[in-house]
Amino acid sequence: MKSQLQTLLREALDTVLAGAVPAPETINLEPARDRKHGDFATNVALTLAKPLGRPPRQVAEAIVQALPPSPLVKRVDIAGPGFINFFLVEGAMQALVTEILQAGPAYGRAAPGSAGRVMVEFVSANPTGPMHVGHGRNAAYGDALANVLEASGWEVFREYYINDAGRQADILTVSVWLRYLQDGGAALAFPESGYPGDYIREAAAALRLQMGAGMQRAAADVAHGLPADEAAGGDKEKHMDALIARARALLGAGYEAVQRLALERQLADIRATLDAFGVRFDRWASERDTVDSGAVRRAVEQLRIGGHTYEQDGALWLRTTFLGDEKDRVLIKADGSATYFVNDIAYHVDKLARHWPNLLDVWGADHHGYIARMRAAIRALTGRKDALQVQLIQFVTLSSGRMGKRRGNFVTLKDLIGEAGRDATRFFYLSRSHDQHLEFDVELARSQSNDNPVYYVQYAHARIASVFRQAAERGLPVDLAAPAPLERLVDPTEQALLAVLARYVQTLRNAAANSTPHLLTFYLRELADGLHRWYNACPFLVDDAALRKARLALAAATQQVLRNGLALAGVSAPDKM
RNA sequence: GCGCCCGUAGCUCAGUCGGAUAGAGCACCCGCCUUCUAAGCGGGCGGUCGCAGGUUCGAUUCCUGCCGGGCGCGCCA
Repeated sequence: MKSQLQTLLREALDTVLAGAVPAPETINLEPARDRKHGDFATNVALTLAKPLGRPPRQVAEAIVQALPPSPLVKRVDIAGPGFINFFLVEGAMQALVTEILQAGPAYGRAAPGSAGRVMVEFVSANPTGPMHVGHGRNAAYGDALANVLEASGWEVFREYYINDAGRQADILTVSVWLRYLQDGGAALAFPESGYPGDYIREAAAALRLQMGAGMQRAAADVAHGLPADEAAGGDKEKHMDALIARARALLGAGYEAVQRLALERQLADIRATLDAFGVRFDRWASERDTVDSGAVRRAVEQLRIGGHTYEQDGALWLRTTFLGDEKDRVLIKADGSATYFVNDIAYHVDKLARHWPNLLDVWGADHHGYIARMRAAIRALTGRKDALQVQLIQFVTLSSGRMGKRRGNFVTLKDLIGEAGRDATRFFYLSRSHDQHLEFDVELARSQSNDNPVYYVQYAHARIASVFRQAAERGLPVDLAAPAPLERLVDPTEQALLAVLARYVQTLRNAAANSTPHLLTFYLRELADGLHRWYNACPFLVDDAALRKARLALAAATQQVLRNGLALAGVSAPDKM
């Protein structure tokens, strides 16, 4: 329907422009927001006014004059500064209902893989502690974005990068071990830069359960000769580094065992949380594996051979400034160990090597300084400038409602899901643009009341289901496959609902193209709004069998789009509430 | 200091490539259940789109400066 109008416009433009000015690549044609503006509207005359050097309304008139006649179009108006409004013949919009019902769950989905291949890496929270509300936003956003991309024709691979190598994993290991030693009676102070939190104590208990006293060492052996911690006037990071080295020396092969237990435990917690959140990955990639596979070594070699590196102060540097970074970055530290950065380079190159030419990473906003150097590294290795796209997720704060204070602020994602439920939590995370700070109103999310916006949408779906249950109870025939007299759908609320339905696909494509899945939740709210208004204005199960049939068809189509949209957002579509 | 993000109704936020009278939810006020779920609907109240310039037929949108907030600026990850 839309493409037919666009074809008409193209022909008209050919006549009007007559080669004097190149025709625009795309003709912006959208379902009109206001019924007074017809069914579809275009601003093409406004955009052409300048190149043609003529007033927009004059251009619009010329275009309308040149429009070939069509059985679809009832009337064409010029309005405002030069908008061209199309009024379609009765029944034209109603055809949408048939289209939706025939496609079912596939409605709105582009041909799989037709848009390309993209790997979406998201969450990737360090396995050094429980996931917090910020990770939750990343998870909800990344998953919905992946869904929306998939529905828009992208072949999508979802990956989680586990930072199981490096200093943070060592700090986790030492933290757990220290608690274990304390539990075993060793009089040792817990390091300032160790990880606080009960989960460390729990991990220590698990360590004892699994390994008994095998990892116990004398307090004096552990502490002797270490540089002072911050509390004792020293540098807490130096203290920690020395503690890590001491742990390795005293535990030998046991160090790896402790670390493995600690990491696996945290990772299991993360997996369980994401599972409860309904977020799944195609692959969990390990930083450790990337290092062990030699990929890091190869990446460094390649960068060196390519002449992108230099040595200074005993470290190996990458010339990222050449490619837009503000300063060069270290690949190999003076002590010979690799930076997180170099491991990440190898990982990203590996993703490209696995034939995912487009990489989309979802990071916390605090990592924005990291984008330029990562892009620079990828370009140095592959020559590709735009292989990596990064979406930054702004911070989440919890509202300071009564609940939060009384319960002492649940900060973990697991607690949040437990309090508010998966649907409300997901919906809330997607109710703001990702580049906007999010104030999470926990009180509202957990309230089982009509104030909670997620229920507004779910209720629309459940209401329709209820109508069909009623129809069955009353023994009314429901045959959605048979053609319905859709031209009977002439009530203003029905016309309005049809107009909202007509915007679904475009909304989906916009969400995918701009990485803005929140457009979907806003759309769903509007769709639910359209349904509720109609529901209040018109009874569906009327005696007039033909009208009833048409209304049930529209109801079913609306329900289908609600269901499809909610599924993409990761929110359930209940039949009963 | 430099870089990135943000500033829209009392509160929380949408606003697509510059386009029609700047929208929604909450809060507040007034109405609607003998009929398919009132977790709903209708009406009302509420705006110098941070400020000042510039570009344009047209600016919440683009550019510059200023004010205010967040984040980053490690041989941490």
